[in-house]
Amino acid sequence: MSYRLLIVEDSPELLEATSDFYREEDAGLWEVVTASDGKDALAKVNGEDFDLMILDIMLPGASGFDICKAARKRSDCPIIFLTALGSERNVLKGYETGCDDYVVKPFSLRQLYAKSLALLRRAKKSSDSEIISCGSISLDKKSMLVKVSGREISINAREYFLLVYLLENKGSVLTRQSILEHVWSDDLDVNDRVVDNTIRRLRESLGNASGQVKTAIGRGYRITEE
Amino acid sequence: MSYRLLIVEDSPELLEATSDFYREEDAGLWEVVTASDGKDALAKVNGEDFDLMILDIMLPGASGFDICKAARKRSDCPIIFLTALGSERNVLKGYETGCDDYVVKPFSLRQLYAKSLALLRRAKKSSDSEIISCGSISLDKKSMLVKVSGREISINAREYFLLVYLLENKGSVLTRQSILEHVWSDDLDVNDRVVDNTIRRLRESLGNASGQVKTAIGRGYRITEE
DNA sequence: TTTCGCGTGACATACTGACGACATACCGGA
DNA sequence: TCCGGTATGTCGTCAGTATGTCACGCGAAA
Repeated sequence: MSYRLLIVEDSPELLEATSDFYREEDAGLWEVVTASDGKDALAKVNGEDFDLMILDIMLPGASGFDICKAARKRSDCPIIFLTALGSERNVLKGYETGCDDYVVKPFSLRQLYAKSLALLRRAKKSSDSEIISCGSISLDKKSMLVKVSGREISINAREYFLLVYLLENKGSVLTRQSILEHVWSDDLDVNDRVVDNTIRRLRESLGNASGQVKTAIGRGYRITEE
Repeated sequence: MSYRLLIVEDSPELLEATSDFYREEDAGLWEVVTASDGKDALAKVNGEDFDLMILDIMLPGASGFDICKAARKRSDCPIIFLTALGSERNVLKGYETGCDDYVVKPFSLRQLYAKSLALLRRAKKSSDSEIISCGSISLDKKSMLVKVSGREISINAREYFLLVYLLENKGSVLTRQSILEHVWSDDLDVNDRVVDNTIRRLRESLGNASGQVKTAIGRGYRITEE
């Protein structure tokens, strides 16, 4: 799987150097899209989705600020300004516009790259990705497989969906009622003892990690990091 | 509601300037905790929870890298390194350690502040929480979790609902009668000494913050900021 | 000083959740 | 279609916890 990166920069040399760097650094990790003027950039921002944007500010056609604002209307993807305009006023304006970081030229490509990965990690975490993990448990919604300490475990359907619900609300106490509504949504006409029992079976399936499923007596259940 | 910030820095002047800036910028938004050596910092990182950390690297006792690693074991709160060590090698090492950003001294407080807000926005859980806080107590109605000084405490059902009622009427004196009606609404046929006892147990659970639950002799109870 | 209200420890009891056992429902293969 | 095995729902019991009650004594108010 790869990340879509938009780089907007009007200097052809810099644009090429940067995009080459991303393309080559972790081969195949990045799918780089470029634009070198404001108009083109706006069209791309409005027409496609990206996982990260790196924007110059001074551009023919529209400023990087305009592009950032336009992007924020559609998506919450991380945005880095990359510009020669290093005055405090401009930097603060950049942050007000909703960017995630502001890098002043000249800069180090390696550092920019490291920063991008850090931002990406941060952004992915908040949006719901396909893999949810918590402590030693990790669950892949795509393949519907669950691993504990990296080792695959077998789990049945009801337990699986219960685990998904717990993980999607990691840390929170979930009442039996809400668990029933989410996990037994098809058939609400059941005794709420099934929650106890399914929790128990889930704990058995989780083996070592069973302790991560905590009981909040009188309130419900929750899953924690440890 | 406020964010808990940890600043670790061994220069007293810089530490003070920075923490003052955060305390004053959006009054009440930040609850600033400081440390000036590695040992103290590690103790705080392991003992409390924060929403943001700003770490110097060169410190007596332990390096900022060590602190960052220790912090990452417990939480994924945003971390900014703030240091004079601007060499590429150090910057990259910082990112490897799992920080979110790396700021080289000298720096602009305003810019650091703007960066902090951007990071915080990015890190804020997508899950909409519903937090009521008062003094060092904070309670999230969505996740049904209670924290004192950022650290989660365990609390049982009755105490929890009593605390919710107190917090929702923070500052006001609540009579036993009204407490009974709200917290024991299912079973009003109880001795009103249960309120005393539940208040007592709640105070025990609150630990340090127990003093915030005040008795209004002859009238009832209330919760205050301190 | 007296009185009343509250904090507190101890205790009895109600309740909750864990668990084993069993009954059904569901599903895949013959 | 039948058959066996697995998944899932239900029930009763038990242990542990939470919670209500009481009695006593302190300390604040009058």
